[in-house]
Amino acid sequence: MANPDYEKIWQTVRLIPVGKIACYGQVADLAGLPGRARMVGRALGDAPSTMEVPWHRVINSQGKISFPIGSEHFEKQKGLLQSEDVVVINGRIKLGQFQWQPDLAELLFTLKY
DNA sequence: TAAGTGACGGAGG
DNA sequence: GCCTCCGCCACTT
Repeated sequence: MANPDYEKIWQTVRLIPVGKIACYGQVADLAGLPGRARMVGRALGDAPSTMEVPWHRVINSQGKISFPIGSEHFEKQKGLLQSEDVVVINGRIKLGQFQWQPDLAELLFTLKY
């Protein structure tokens, strides 16, 4: 059965906007589970398709897809990301350009530069 | 109950 | 940028 923490994780992942990505540690942190990055991976693996969780927008802190390059899962995630205009090169993504930064975004929006 | 495993992260070489 | 080690924690054997 689903651990209540998993639901928090799924909720958080659904907040990631199209065209952006987040790392496992970041999702764990935002979900109120600091240091539980591995739990995020497990939660995504258990996420039911009926929940429409954008699992493909979550990658590791190195900016890379966490599946072996060439594997079925890898190709699927890569395809989904590219369909959202996220550039994937050799299983790698430019974090500086595509990583979701909710805090910074809020600040920029609130402070009006 | 203990040991192994993994869609991870960070520090070091 | 790549690899190794170690810490981490839920789950499986």
